[in-house]
Amino acid sequence: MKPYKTAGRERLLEFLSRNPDQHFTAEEICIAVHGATARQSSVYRHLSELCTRDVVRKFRDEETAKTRYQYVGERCDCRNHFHAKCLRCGKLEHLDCGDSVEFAGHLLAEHGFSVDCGQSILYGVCARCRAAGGLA
Amino acid sequence: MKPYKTAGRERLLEFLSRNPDQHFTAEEICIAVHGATARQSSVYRHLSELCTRDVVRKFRDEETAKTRYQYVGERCDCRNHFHAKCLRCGKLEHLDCGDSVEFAGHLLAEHGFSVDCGQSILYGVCARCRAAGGLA
DNA sequence: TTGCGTGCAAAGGTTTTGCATGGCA
DNA sequence: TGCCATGCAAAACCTTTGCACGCAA
Repeated sequence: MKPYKTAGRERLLEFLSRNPDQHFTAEEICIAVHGATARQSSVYRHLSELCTRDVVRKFRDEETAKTRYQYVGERCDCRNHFHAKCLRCGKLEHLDCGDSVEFAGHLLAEHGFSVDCGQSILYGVCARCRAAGGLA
Repeated sequence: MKPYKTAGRERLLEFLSRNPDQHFTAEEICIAVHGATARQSSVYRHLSELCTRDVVRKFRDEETAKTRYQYVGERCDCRNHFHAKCLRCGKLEHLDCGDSVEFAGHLLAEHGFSVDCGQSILYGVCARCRAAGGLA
């Protein structure tokens, strides 16, 4: 089942890839791609397909009990580094640095815990939001 | 609104606190505390109240699209260390060690990212499951 | 022409809420 | 006596699915 190149699919992918630092609810994506709340089914279908390809990632927003989707793209092998997600602006940083690897090694050596970086997300406040918003 | 000491509430709390290494769905808790699937509303009400007190934590199980609840208790200040959750058995480890603090410091110094340890969960496979299950 | 994509509506499943009753303090 | 807890049912909510039609290849 190879995906066809259709207008709806293109618009969705273009919208998400143009905002890789942000995450959106299904509803927001519907509105952005079309102009309405309707036509959800196609959007959901695209999103789940893109998630299985690891082009898009799902995040759970416990505040609103909604799933949020974010573009990740083919750029990286996300299984080998941690991710830091900003609780204020939603920005996702790929911590592709040595210390990630080192910390993962520590977890394995000291705690016997084999961490799956790809699924492990560190939540906090990013540099820009700290500068802008005060505290934390 | 201080909670009364009622039989239902006591049973729920006792069940969860007796199994701090495990996580349960609302349905499982209903069955364990009562003998049926019914009486959900009280269970949900207790759980959300306990979550706001940080006695219990919620986890999202993407596989089943259900929320799972796990006892954390008053024992610790979970804001100051990371948590490692086993994807196989559900065990939650509190990584209350120096390296957690060190890694958090690195994130702040090198990436400007102020991590909220309490919300950051590292997923992987724990020592026991690695020994038992092979791979990973 | 084949078969995936789309849209609408309806279903599915979990969680929340309203309301009357019961129990703790 | 006052207020919270409980149970049931219904609602709310997000997400998935069925089906007929449309469109890409």
